[in-house]
Amino acid sequence: MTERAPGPTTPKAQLIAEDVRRRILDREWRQGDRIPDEAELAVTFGAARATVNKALQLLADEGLLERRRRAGTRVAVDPARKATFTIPVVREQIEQQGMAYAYRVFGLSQGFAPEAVAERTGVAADMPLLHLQAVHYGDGTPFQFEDRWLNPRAVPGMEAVDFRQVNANEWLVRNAPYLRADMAFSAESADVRDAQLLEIAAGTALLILHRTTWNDAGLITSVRIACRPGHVIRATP
Amino acid sequence: MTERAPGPTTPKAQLIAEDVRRRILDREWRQGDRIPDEAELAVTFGAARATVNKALQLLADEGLLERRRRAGTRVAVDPARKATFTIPVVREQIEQQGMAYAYRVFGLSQGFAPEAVAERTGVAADMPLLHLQAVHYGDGTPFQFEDRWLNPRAVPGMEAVDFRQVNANEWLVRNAPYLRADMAFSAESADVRDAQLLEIAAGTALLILHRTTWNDAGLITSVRIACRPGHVIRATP
DNA sequence: ACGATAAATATGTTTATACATAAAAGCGCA
DNA sequence: TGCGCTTTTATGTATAAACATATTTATCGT
Repeated sequence: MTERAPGPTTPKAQLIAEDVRRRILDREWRQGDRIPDEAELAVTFGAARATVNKALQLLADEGLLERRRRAGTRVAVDPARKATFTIPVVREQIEQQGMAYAYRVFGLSQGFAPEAVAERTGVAADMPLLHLQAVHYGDGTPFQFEDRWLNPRAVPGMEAVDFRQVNANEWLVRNAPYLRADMAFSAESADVRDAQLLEIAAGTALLILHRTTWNDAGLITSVRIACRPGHVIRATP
Repeated sequence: MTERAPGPTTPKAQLIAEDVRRRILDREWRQGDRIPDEAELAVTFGAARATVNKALQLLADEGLLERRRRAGTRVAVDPARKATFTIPVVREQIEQQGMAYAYRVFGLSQGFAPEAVAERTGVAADMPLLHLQAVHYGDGTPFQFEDRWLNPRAVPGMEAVDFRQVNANEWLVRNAPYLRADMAFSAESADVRDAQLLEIAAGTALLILHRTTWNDAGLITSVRIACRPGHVIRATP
């Protein structure tokens, strides 16, 4: 390996991946080019084919390489630019910034999902759901307003939980593993209720996050989160 | 989640991963529980330890399991909820919806980055950059307004490109592999310029995407993308 | 009890080998 | 030329074996 190791104990497969990445950045291998096959690279790097395979799979998962059986491995022409971000537990996010966390429920009722929610979640219109509206505060300032629909039948024990006392976000994270999830970002102008609960002027631009999760029993929860003005969500590739 | 249907040609490692996932969803193994070690699971599933290892690594990458040497594998108490999305090439995104794509440059000049951009990108204040403002249209309607700063020295050949003719987004995707990237979402009210170029009322809530890429030569480009009102960005876990 | 040290152990990684499989390349025949 | 078949080949996957490494657990000396 002709390579500066980030650490003395970096796995070989990662070193190989870094070397390949460098060659692509240096334009030794250019977009669309076919790179040497695994057997050749194994000789080049003094490694087993399995190790090279692991390294190349890594880069393919990142979108930097495209691999096809028999056809070989190519540098992606149009690298699918993937970014991942982790959905934080709100309380941790707030406390991490050194602020005091608080949570207040503004509404908790049983009812049926409005059409928009029913469509998004796929629940029947006559399925009784829990409707929860709550605000998360950092140092007394509104941080997020969440408008959530919950399906008490999806998770055993949920019916017994009092979401006035217990933070829904955290209870779900701990107790409701999901099979499928959906997430979307958008922007909306604050309506009257948003404005009131976030203590801002109506019409302010808000970052809106919609998140829905399902398990084998169907819908678990669907939530609309309105972030306080100026909030930024970061992602890393 | 790269889920394939369980079938005859599904790799064994994925079948094992699915089985483990199912056991977690069925609460056979609950949040925080330690699950059997690789050797045991190998016997259970009739596979080699390496295969079980691959399956468990997959689930750990997803955030469903937590693994530590010697300490064993546990079901994550607080599964880091990761979501990934791919940054699309705008033209493809528009054409995929069956709309006619158009691109128009509203400004192209040389200059120095304003403070906000310099701070975000880490370029020196006296580094000459290219400033490009352009709008992407779908069927004649503004789709995105991009306000972009480019570093002509980062990529050989960039100086010769006429970004009045060539779509910057696409040229970069094809010619400028990056080493590091940063991305952020936020919401802003449309200012006068946004409003004019997107042909909307000032003050409308806009979804804003900031994206910066670097390679070993430093900054490649930093762009602020203002999406047309109502635009939704979807992510999948 | 306590702290240092040694043993045990679960995961992490690499290797060699084998076979599976998709797709390109070659070939024969109309 | 074009179609269908066979061969070749690069990647995909699984396996057993071995060693590395981080921790926990056990042990011993004080």
